[in-house]
Amino acid sequence: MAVRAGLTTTKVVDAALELVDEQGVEALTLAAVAARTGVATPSLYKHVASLGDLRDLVGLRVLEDLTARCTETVVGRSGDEAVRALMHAFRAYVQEHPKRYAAAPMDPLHDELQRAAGLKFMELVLATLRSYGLEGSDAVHATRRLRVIVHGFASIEASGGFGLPEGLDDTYDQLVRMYLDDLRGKS
Amino acid sequence: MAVRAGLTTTKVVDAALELVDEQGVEALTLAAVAARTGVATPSLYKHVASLGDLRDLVGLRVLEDLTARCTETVVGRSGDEAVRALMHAFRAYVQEHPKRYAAAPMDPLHDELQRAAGLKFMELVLATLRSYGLEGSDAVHATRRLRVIVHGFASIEASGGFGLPEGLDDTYDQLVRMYLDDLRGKS
DNA sequence: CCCAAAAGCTAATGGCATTAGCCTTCCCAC
DNA sequence: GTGGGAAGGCTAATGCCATTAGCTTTTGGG
Repeated sequence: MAVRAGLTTTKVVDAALELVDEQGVEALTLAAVAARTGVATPSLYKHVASLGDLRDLVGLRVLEDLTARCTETVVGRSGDEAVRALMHAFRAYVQEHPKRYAAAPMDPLHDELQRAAGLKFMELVLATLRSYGLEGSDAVHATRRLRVIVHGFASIEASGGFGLPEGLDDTYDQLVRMYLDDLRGKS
Repeated sequence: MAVRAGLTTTKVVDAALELVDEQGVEALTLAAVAARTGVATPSLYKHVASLGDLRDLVGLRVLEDLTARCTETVVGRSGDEAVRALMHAFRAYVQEHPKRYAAAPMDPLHDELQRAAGLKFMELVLATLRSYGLEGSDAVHATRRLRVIVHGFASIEASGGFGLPEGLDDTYDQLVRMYLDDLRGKS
């Protein structure tokens, strides 16, 4: 031990995310992260509480990253254009990091650690829908419908679940249009 | 060993599915299945090739079961009513076995073992959509859109991903209506 | 310059999957 | 009926991984 490795929780999560991107969530193991960061496995416990904790931290990171990406894309736009931008940014992020998406938490609101990030994404969607003047539960339903579409498509695409890759862009465009037509039709 | 346990691959999968229903996919372990079937762990290898193989078999079972359930519900109906029935049957199945759905394969067409079952489900959807007279790729896109909606909603609901459970029936009804409106609008 | 907290390490434990090799049950051909 | 081989089970052994305990070393602030 001439010198310390200088790990931090952030660096551990960085390495974990690299691993996930390269080999998928099932390859996320403390032993692999330790090897990648040049440290013995038990040393990681100085930075994360357990493998489960690391998984949560990776999930949080992905959710925050995705939200940031979507936010960037939406700002400065409104109405249909904003919704389209949000939905396409979501898909683009997942396309760029297909393995990663499986690490994103599906129920962030029920996890103390991830709740804030989950609310942030939800508020982004609500803000994006603001100009449609939805009242009360209508806004909730519209948010859920959007989430169902983006998550449904992204999760299937990321796992290679569509039989043929042909025409996937068209399919997604149709879903976006369908969502918008519906939104306009019932406003 | 007075008498044999009389296991078969089917019984092993039955036990595995029970385990998944009760404790979730992450609890599916050869050790747990062995305990439940009253056998030593290595004995399971006489019936399944590996844990991965068992997971595939469980996934196959779920897909077949789900397809059977949807098929029963759709027969005898046509048009919008058939589509509504299919989508609601899918959701109902997943609601009845929430943990199980996480074991269903997302890309059945790319697995030799599961391919036939995947095609069967796809053909059910195509048959259900037949009366809309979709040609060529339009039928493919319509199938994908339906899948995105049912899978997206079911996976989020099954994992408790919707913050509040209130009004979920309404949200789903809206999604079904949105899908049908879109289908009619572009026929 | 000292010393306590932080960051690493090694050793040990226990769960799980998997393989090898052995024993017993069953059933079918004779 | 019966004998023998295949099928179904078992124990023992290996190896990977997570986790805990307890020790050593580095480091940064007083």
